Amino acid sequence: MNPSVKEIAKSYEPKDVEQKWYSFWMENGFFQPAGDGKEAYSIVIPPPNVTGALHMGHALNVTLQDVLSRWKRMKGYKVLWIPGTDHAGIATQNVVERQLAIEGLNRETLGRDAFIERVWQWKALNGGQIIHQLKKLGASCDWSRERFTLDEGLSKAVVEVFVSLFEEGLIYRSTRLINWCPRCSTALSDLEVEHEESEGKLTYIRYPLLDEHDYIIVATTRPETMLGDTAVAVNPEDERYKGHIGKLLRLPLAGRTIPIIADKEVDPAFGTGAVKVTPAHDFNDEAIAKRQSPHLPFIPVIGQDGRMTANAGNKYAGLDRYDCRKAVVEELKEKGLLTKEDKHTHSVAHCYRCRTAIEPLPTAQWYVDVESMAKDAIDLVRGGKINIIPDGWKNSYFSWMENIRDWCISRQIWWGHRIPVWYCADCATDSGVSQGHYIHVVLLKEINGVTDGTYEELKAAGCSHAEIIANAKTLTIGIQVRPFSGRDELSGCPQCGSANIVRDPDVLDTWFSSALWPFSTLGWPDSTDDLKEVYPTSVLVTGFDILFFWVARMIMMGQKFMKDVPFRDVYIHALVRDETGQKMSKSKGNVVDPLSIIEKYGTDSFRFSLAAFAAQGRDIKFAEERVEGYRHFANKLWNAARFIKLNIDKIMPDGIGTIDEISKEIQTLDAKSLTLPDRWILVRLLQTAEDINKALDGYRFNDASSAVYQFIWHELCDWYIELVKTSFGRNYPNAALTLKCLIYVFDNSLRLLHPFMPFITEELWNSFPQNRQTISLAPYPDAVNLHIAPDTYACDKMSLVIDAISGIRNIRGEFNIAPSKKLHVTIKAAGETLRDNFDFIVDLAKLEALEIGGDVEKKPATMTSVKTGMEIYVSLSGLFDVKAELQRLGKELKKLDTAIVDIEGKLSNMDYMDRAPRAVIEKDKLKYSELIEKRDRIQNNIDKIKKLDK
RNA sequence: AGGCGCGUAGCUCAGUGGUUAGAGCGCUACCUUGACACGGUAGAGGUCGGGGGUUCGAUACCCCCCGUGCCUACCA
Repeated sequence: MNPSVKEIAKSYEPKDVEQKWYSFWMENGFFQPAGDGKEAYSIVIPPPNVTGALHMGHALNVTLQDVLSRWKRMKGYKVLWIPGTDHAGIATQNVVERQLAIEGLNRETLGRDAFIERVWQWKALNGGQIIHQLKKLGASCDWSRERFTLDEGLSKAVVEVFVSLFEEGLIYRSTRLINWCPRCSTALSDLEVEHEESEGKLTYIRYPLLDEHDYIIVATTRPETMLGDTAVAVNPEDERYKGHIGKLLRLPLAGRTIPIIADKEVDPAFGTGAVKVTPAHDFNDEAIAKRQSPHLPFIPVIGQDGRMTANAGNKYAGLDRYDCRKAVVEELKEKGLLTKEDKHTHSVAHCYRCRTAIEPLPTAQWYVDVESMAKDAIDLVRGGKINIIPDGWKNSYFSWMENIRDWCISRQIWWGHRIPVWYCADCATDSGVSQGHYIHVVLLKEINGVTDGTYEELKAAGCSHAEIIANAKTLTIGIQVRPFSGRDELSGCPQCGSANIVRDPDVLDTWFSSALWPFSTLGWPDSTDDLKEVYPTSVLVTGFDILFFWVARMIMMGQKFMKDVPFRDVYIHALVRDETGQKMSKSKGNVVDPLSIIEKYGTDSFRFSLAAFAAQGRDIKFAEERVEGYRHFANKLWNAARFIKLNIDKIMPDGIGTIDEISKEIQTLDAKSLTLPDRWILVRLLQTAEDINKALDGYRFNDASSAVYQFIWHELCDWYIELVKTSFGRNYPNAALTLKCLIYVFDNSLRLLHPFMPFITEELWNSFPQNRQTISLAPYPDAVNLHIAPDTYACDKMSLVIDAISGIRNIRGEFNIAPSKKLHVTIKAAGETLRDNFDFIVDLAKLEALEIGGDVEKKPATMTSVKTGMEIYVSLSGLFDVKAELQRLGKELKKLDTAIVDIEGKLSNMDYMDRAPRAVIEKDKLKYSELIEKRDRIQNNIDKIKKLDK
């Protein structure tokens, strides 16, 4: 038994090795950046939601980043891959509120501080799940730098950015329509709503004119909003209504008097050409209202809870908006004002977190003025400071950025970064009114006989400032109230010094903190070594679904605050869909759980599949059979290692030294001391390494993975290992050298594969006597460090040998001759190559006798294979079938003829000869003569058979 | 409505202005050969969605059509 090589099992069992090596990597800190002075390579992970569980999208995303990180680490870069999670404001709050509901509690009864405490508890208990799952994938992140968007440091960055932008006037407060989710009870940004086609009705309603016996019919998809109508608009060019403009209508049900107005955006072709205008509940109508002079009034009839307000009238107040719709339609029918209802599909906005239909509501919110930042961000991509790969996504990026609207960043929830803004209740507004008059408070409980009212009113009722603040369930700050922003907690009004200040109750959009991720994770706003060394990061790997949500905003914030891009490359990968191309979703029930795939096939096979699927610019249809295929690949590799070990024991039982020694020997020896297959496989290794490096350089993960697969299975295993059996079995004098060559190639194959399949490669690599601790820090093979000459001579000669073997196998296969039947073969070929490699041909083609010569003759009852530079005759006395053989050769002849006709057509075309490049013509001429020659030889053989075997 | 992408072997997908158009899986035949049946050898299978155009030459470039998927949008 060889003392230096470990025994291994017959087939690969992932579970036995994965946990072991991951712990080993972690314990030794291999994932922490090392090597001062080396070029840095850095990635920040797109932080998954802390509430998240690993899904296919994460798995793909993380696998690709890990492939890059491991590859660069092996290439000698100082790699830093920063992991972390984001606090996912709405999602997390929803999760905890659901938990509270089970206990019969809600966040209001708990109070703000206690609720937040509760969320932190939840996070401590459950927030580690996704991180644990990333580790299962083998992610080589530097876990010692794991970050969370609500960490102290990151929060400091958020405050700094908010206050700077506020001071610069780029963050402002404004009242306008926003997307409101009645279920989550918060504002949402434009990006956080999803539009869905849905089947609705277009309801036609008669609005009578005030002073005439006439009416106008309007069409609407939301009849309930008519209670808030403040006008009916028509197109000024519309002949039907021109005479009505300026007249007054009696709004049905509400009884209000509203005008008929003109607005050029009204489409005369839609509905009746007359639009009811509800400025408080429709973005279009808001725009119409604001184009009028004076502006049309806003009458909100739906409240933040999705129920009708007092403005809707006694009959409807308190009704849910959808119940109200039914009731309104009912009443209109009764009154004969509903003229018809048509089926109508239209797109409805939904909350991306809870799928509830969005209600546009006028509220005061905080906005970021993004115009100038967006302009810079466009220039950075246009000027090539940031590469988006594949670059088809640039267009989406540009079109979004060019039409960007100000970003609503305030959210009416508790879990998140609280807006660093305070308001003084005692100062006066510009019009001299006490600001406290505009601060409305709803109390948790009755105090001094009141439950809600303005700050002033509560004060008048005898409530103290401290009581008001401590018991406030909701605080609504009027737009008239002057905001003060501060990096530190304010204790008094900066203007009047009053201690009666209230903090803005809202928190920031989670994406606000995510936008800072590339530098907040590195310690900003402090000036840290990490920032100096690692910013800008090298690449951002992400899915296109968050190109706007996140990537665009990171670019804006990075440029604004770091005066430099956050990353040089953005690699946008596909979405993982199910086998039929459907988006995976829980509601469809077609979700494939990555962990169950890992359980079944092992992490390496899963990762390899994802990399192999990751062709640029196309979605991934996830097919489990592919994973199974790559598990077979892992097993193949495993068994190649077993083969090598068995032969080490046989050929070099006293030890092989170390891999470094073997490598040095192979790299420095004279090629002439090697067999032809040895020389050939070394060149193929070199070419494969070059292909893989090139592919990874261009983020072509599928090309890289297929190159390594192809090489290991179809060249190393199918050919080289079969060939070395000859050297070993026949005890060639240089068998030991061949073995070392095999070990060298295998060692480098493991390295090439390691970024894709980290576990099995580490396991196998360590079963050889290595000079290093881990393959993850072994140099990645490339043209420089392999020290292999581009031996084209060996490649040419080897293809002759392969042709000879394939030719014989082909005949054997087509006639179903069992491998156990040894054949007699004659090869007519000039030159020494085949003779020099006689044994290889005999063994791989399974021959009993082989004769090679430049002038050997074809014997009767032999099958023929015509190859470039040789003719192969296989003796098959007894089994030989003249008819079958003539048929086979005839088929071959026909195939050649087709090709010849094709090429003849080209060569006889004067236009082609005139205009095609010389090199192409030369190539065709050469091909032509080869085809002709081959055809003649086949014809010749057919003639011989006819003569000899008649 | 606008924009983007896709349509290549039974399935999932690569690919390129000149190749006899490729891979994996599946299929067929033969093979329990001493690394591996999670294997080996051989094979069948494609007028590259349809129609025009550019070109000496198109699966590839342009236009139209059909099918399909996605993104964006203030379709009352």
